[in-house]
Amino acid sequence: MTIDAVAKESGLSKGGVLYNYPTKKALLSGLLDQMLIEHRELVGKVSEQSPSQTLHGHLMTVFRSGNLNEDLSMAILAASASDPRLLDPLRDEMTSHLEHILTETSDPAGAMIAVLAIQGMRFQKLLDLPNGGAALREPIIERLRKIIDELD
Amino acid sequence: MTIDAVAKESGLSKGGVLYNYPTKKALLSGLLDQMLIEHRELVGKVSEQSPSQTLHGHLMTVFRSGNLNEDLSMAILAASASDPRLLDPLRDEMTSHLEHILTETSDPAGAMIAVLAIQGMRFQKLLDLPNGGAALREPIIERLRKIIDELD
DNA sequence: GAAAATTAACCGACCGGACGGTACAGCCTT
DNA sequence: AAGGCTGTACCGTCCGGTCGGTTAATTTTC
Repeated sequence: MTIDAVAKESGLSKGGVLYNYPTKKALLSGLLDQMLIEHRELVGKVSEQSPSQTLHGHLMTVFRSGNLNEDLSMAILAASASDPRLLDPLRDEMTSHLEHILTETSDPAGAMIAVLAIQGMRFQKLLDLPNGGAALREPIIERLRKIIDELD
Repeated sequence: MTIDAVAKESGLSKGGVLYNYPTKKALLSGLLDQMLIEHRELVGKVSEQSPSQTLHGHLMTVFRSGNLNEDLSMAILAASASDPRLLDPLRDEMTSHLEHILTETSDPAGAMIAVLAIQGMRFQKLLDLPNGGAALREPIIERLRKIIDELD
């Protein structure tokens, strides 16, 4: 994504955007921060939740998050190819979530598999990878729920 | 990455690269094809395998992917942000694998979760996302193996 | 309290470098 | 001779970033 495109979409001029974010890196970083804040609200306060509650939150957000953010996600993903540190805030967030989940659960390996499956679903959606068909959607969610419920 | 970079890395000149691949799109597409071929060799012939055999193959390739170039994967991922159809060959490959797995297994939902977890691991590695620590590595693989073995 | 000065927020024309692609004159192997 | 490649030079476009305004608010000065 170009700065011009962001400017147009935000109703500002290019100069205005660059006034608020001095470089494009800063701009993308800011947009990622915004996404993380929104995501945090959807998942809830992890520190007050059991692993299963947190994972249920993550599972739901995969389906609730409309296609609004997908272009932005792809843009950030693309940018991270040339600047890996751009994803550091995301990594930090994930690390703390993961740490919390793994210390609270009775089955770390099982929890990790649930985390990985949810991660897989995120990228499946983002990249429009094959998903096994709509008929499998509910059974998969149901099964994942069952796995998650056994983790506390 | 740039055509110049590919030329330098491949030992060809820029002219030589553009002689073989007339456009950059064609170049990236060709590189993806090459990766898919290598990957196919690692996984084995899906059509002759049971779902669990195929999934074991996929699981192993995730860890052997030192062979597969991560920078190239990121470059293709980045390029797919502006040209989603670039990933079509990958999607086709995955679709046929998935179809084969789902029609042969006795537990489609379970198989799908295994597929998703493996996919999650791929991106975890590719993007250097948190993985729960080295101590969890083996237990996770072991658990995934167990899940996969129950799918036939 | 009006005029003047300063600051904040923003605009948009412009610049320069990067990069995809072209053109073409050779060179080397078959 | 021909196909495959090298090397160089070049073109056009795209895009990040700069910079000199402009406008409105806020503060300072008299």
